[in-house]
Amino acid sequence: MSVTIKDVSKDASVSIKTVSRVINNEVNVSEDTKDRVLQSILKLGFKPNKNAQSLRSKRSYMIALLYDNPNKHYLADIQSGILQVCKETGYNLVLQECNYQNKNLGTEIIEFIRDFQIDGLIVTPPLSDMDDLLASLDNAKVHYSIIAPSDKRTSSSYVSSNDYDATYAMTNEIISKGHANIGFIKGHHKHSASSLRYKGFSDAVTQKNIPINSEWVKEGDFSFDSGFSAGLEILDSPICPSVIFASNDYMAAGVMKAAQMKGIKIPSELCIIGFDDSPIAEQLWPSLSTIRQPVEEMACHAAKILLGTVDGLSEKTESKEFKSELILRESLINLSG
Amino acid sequence: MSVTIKDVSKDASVSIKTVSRVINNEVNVSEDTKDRVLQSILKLGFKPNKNAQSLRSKRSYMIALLYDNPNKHYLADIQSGILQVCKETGYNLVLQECNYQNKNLGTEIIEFIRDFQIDGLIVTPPLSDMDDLLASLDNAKVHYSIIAPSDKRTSSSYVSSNDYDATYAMTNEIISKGHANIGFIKGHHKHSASSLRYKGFSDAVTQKNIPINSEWVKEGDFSFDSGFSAGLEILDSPICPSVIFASNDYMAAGVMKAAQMKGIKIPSELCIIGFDDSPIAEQLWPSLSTIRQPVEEMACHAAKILLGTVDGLSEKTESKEFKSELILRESLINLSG
DNA sequence: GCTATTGCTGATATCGTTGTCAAAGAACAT
DNA sequence: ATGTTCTTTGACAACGATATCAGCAATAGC
Repeated sequence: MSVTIKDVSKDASVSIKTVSRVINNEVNVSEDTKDRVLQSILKLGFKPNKNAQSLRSKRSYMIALLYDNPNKHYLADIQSGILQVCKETGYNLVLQECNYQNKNLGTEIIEFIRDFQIDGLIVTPPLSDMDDLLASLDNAKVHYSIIAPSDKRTSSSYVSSNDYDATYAMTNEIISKGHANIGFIKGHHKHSASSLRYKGFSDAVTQKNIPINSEWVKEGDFSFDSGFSAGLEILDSPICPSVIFASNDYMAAGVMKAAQMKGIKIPSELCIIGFDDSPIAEQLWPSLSTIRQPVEEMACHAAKILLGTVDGLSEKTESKEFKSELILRESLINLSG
Repeated sequence: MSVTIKDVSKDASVSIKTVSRVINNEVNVSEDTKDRVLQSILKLGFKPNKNAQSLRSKRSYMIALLYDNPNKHYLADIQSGILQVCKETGYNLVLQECNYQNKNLGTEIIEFIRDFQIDGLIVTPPLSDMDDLLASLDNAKVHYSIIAPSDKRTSSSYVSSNDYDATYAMTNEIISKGHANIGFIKGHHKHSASSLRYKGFSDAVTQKNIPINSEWVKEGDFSFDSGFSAGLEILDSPICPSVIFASNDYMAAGVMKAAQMKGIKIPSELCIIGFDDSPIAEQLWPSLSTIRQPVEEMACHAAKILLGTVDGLSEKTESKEFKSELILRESLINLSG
């Protein structure tokens, strides 16, 4: 069958404990024996049995991704980021889809962790916005790192994006192109990113003494459909804005469809801005100006942070805030006339 | 600490073996003792330790998803389908991203399975098209079920879509609307779906005695960009087709952008058809006529099949072919004039 | 009435690791 | 020479389940 620690110990003429010491990089093993053991391991192709390790050491070498996010591209980027780190470190990723409205979420997750001895969690928005959830995780002494907008730094291990700065900068870009009539579509109110993105926008216009027309500000839920209906409403106003800034690309795509159905020409009659730089941003015509956050990189970093706290072997990694990047495409032009 | 089988056995005044029998639904336990044990389990909140079970029984209660697919929506749908089944059965899903060009793929996967004692695999296209990979899995007696187009039934456990029937039916739909000048963009040649989709198209037109204009047939790779350039090429022809049928929605979106950039009106001057019914199909304007495959349902079924072969407890599930559905939207209209 | 079969149960070994603890020898201090 | 500490090592228990096999009734067969 498969090679066990026992076989290695025989081959290297040491006790199984010593082999275990070598595997786990423990101190107080002489260079000599260590080499001999490593040679035997290589020679026999020994790989420690993860289940036996887990059983005895109460570690599973598995981390879980907690998510409740309809945005599949976002999720996919998060996953690839984490998987990169997992591959390097020999950990495995388990998916755990959650429902943020579930009252027992905290309890269920803790149970899940106990069940499978999950070593740590990566928590993504909007779950990372739920303070009570994070509190129960803290309480149960669960290791986790969160990916969240920048106001969520209650936790010691976080990776954050600066959504406020991003919309603030983009709004200034819009204003610099001569626009003063700007609509805005907010995201789902349960996401802390929504209010940050709106605040970045409203601070920027206010500082330039541009009034906010409340008819042009709508609340969506990050879905295409909500953007579409918000777009229709705004474009039904007696006076239309020259720009609509949506809190994500899907809603921006909805606005674009609404405008096109009404025969409004983009970008000459209406400019549209999104957020996230989803693939669709480039695929629409005209292509969407938007904001890119390095999601995959952020996930990668979150995984490193987590493994740094979980695993004595991995090196410690610091929490970090990532910068966003403005992506200017066809859908935003200088105000004509 | 946590409750073990020993605690239950004490509480129910039986041996640990009997508790184990009850947990595993073995025969030859009297109703009486079974009830008593179940009561104790409930009372103490006992949950078997997965690692101990795995260690002893060589089963991990984990299945892995093998994928190498750039289409994130597809992947996300597959994942949710599998996760549904996992949730019901107490299994867990581990992700394994592969590179289909990797020469050692088979070996690496088998090693991964041994390492983590993975109970079974779900293999998705294009990996499910790699006969040598499937052969090595068979050889290593790995349990797996595949999701694949309908010509891949070498394996005993499969879930298939009928890509041929789907494009055949859609092509007839196009022809019935009066079109005779039809362009086609093939998918990535490594996907068996590509040739099936093309064959469905070409058989349908040939049967109606409509010639295929080779200038209007291009090969893409399922990406937006490849659709965009194929679209540009076709639309540069001296005579343009009245319909372009792309092998997936991303390429169709590329064609749409190409047409719009050239000022060609959709659908009045050019109809566009996609495949997959990705979210983008509905979000484009005009919205895309396409073909929907019940991907999530298929994944769900694939997971059931797999667990049926892996797990004595789960009921056996049969391989199945799923039907596709034509989705007719704005981008296809009757040929005017 | 005696043996064979069947149904139910438990003692104990086992899976492949890590943890505990003690022992042996080297190094150093007294 | 003796005691103390440090380094290196191994014997054996333990993690929490399942597997083996034997035992003991109860029933069936002759």
